[in-house]
Amino acid sequence: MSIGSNRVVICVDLDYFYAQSEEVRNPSIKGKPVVVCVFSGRTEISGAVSTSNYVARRLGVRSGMPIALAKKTLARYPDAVFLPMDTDYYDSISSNVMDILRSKSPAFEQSSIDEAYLDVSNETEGDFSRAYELGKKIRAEILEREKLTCSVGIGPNKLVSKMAADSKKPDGLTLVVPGEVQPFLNKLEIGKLFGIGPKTVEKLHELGIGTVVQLAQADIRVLSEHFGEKLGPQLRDAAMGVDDNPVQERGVEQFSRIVTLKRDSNIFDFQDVLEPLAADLSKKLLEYNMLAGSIGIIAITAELKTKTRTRKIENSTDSKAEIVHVASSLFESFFADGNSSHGDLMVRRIGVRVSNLAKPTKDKKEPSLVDFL
DNA sequence: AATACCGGCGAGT
DNA sequence: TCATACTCGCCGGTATT
Repeated sequence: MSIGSNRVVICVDLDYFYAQSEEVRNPSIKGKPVVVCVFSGRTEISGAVSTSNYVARRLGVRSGMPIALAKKTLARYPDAVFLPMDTDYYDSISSNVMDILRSKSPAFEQSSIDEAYLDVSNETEGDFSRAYELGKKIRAEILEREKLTCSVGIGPNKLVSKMAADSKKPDGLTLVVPGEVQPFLNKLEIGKLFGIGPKTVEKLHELGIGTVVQLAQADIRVLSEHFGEKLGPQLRDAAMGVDDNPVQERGVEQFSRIVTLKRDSNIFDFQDVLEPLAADLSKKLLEYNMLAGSIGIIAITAELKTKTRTRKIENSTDSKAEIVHVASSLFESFFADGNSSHGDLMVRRIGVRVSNLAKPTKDKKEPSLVDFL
């Protein structure tokens, strides 16, 4: 049975996951700077760094950095390794690790490809030292079975366990018992709090809030006024380590596929670009046995601004043809009214999104096997 | 007045 | 200098009921 509301939550975060996976596949690159890249195909080296190992990080390579800049940064290191993303490979390793974690507690939540939470309140009978031992065991098992290191955090909820895991990386194991939550958080920079990024740090500073202590004591009405009825209180909760969200799998809400165009365009062959995107999304819907109730497009302009258009459709669908059709129509009107006011609307990246996902009802609706390759 | 929908934004991996 | 591919959640505006 559950132990009242005193929970014990473990957060497991695989270290520099893509790059470490590459090291597992090819151990000879260990010790060299390893940079996993998303090559956009515009030029030989255009694109961004997805992640890198700690050797590369120490030399200044960061996630999101242009590949060209990473190359420059590592110019003096001829042994540096630049690899393209291999998502299928990372997916399969991730799924092995998640199977290990799932076996530790029925209260399991995968929050990303390389992160998961476990509510082990029952397994440990609310005892944090037992959770610590379990954390050791989990780390040992992932290392033995997949040759991967991870960082583990343990706390009274997801929020604290996550920040505990973040506090010692890579290969860390951090325990924050309830009585230590506030002292633990108080030592952090405000921008290290989960959910508080650069923009929020900036806004908080304008309000005279620069530390975790100040945020924890801030007037909730002031926060709500400036950040909204939900985000305001949430910010203060983050500073106090308060989080009541249960550890449980959340259903998928949307899928999207996006690509970078060879060059910025305001006119392109819709069919050509949209087809493969829609095909992937259709396949994914089939895979998950879901139907999309809304279809949308994403356009990232030459100025790197994101624009979206969404349309709710009458009958939920997983059909590639319908996704292409609706996306085409949305792009047409997007370019039509986007251009009317001022100048050309140049687009750099385009994407398609399906959302409003639902499991198909057992109504007789002809399955679109036609779309299955 | 409440709910639905949409587009923008911020954050995270 | 260049600047990926996703996913999720919230906000405010507007439309619908």
